[in-house]
Amino acid sequence: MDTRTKAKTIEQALRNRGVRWTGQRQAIIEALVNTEEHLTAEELLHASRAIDESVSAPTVYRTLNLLVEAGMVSKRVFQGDSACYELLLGKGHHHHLIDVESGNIIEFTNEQLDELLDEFAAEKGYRIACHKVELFAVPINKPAPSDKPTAKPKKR
Amino acid sequence: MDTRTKAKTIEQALRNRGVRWTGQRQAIIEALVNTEEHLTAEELLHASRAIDESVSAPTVYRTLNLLVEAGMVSKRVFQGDSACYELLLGKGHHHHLIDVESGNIIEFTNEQLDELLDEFAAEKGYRIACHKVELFAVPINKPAPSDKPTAKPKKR
DNA sequence: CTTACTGCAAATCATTTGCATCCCT
DNA sequence: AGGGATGCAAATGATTTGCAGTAAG
Repeated sequence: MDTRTKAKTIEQALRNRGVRWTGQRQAIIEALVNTEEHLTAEELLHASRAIDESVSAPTVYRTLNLLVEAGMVSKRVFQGDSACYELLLGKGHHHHLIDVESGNIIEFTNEQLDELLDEFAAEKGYRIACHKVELFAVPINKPAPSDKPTAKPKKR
Repeated sequence: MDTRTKAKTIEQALRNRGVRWTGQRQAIIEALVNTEEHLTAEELLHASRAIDESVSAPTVYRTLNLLVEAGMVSKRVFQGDSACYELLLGKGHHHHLIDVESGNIIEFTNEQLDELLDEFAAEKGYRIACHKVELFAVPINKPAPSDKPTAKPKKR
């Protein structure tokens, strides 16, 4: 699915939910589909403004919230500060492996893993509505720099 | 390990890191070890004040941060707002199953799961430093209330 | 004694909200 | 038209920080 199609799909989905299609939303969606995964609200704001000067932060947040509610975007909150948003359109369920050294986020899927989790939950008497797996990892060439394995993107 | 021992262990660990042992920290640690998992900074503040009136919010945060840095407490940020802290002392690695209906958090371990993840990461050329698995699930008696599976503890 | 620790009040910062105006439909 | 959407400015709310006083070692 190319970016144009994605944008149109999102537009339709939102219109169907009864929201109005404005120039700002158009710009925000364009910026969103043209971006490679995982951006913060502020990054999206900048990108959107490059398309339409008039986009404001509240509108970005409001639109992002709409998208999250519509299930087209996922919101994730890491330690530290701002939330990261990710366009889900067209991608299946997946997990994240965060390269602690570079900060890169690698997406992956693993059926075996999903099955294992479903089975486990079933045993406990639950049905999984949504699950999240995050691996914080280091490349296996260098021997881990020191002792603190946990990612610490102290930004605030 | 009983709560007294836990408290002493934490005290020693922190002293070894060269921090001074104050009445407030004593109260905060006592409150912490006497609590059943997963509390917010504010909850800990209340509990601490029940022991020592003079404990203030900044001190709770400062102490909590010390504990996190020392690796004795984990901090987790869910969607929404305040972070949740969890005493790790004496418990092994574990994951969480969050009951979406009741908000209860059930801890579990699963070796098979951990192995699977380690193997997977190795294949990708990574060594896992720390991983996090969160299952948002609903009890399998009632048929899920509606359509939105994602936990929405809208508090803000 | 020295200087880390504390409480208080003020500062931060991401995100939200009130409101008057604007413009999709 | 009519009501949702927008920008602006102000509000929120968790967490942090500056500072002067206090107390641990």
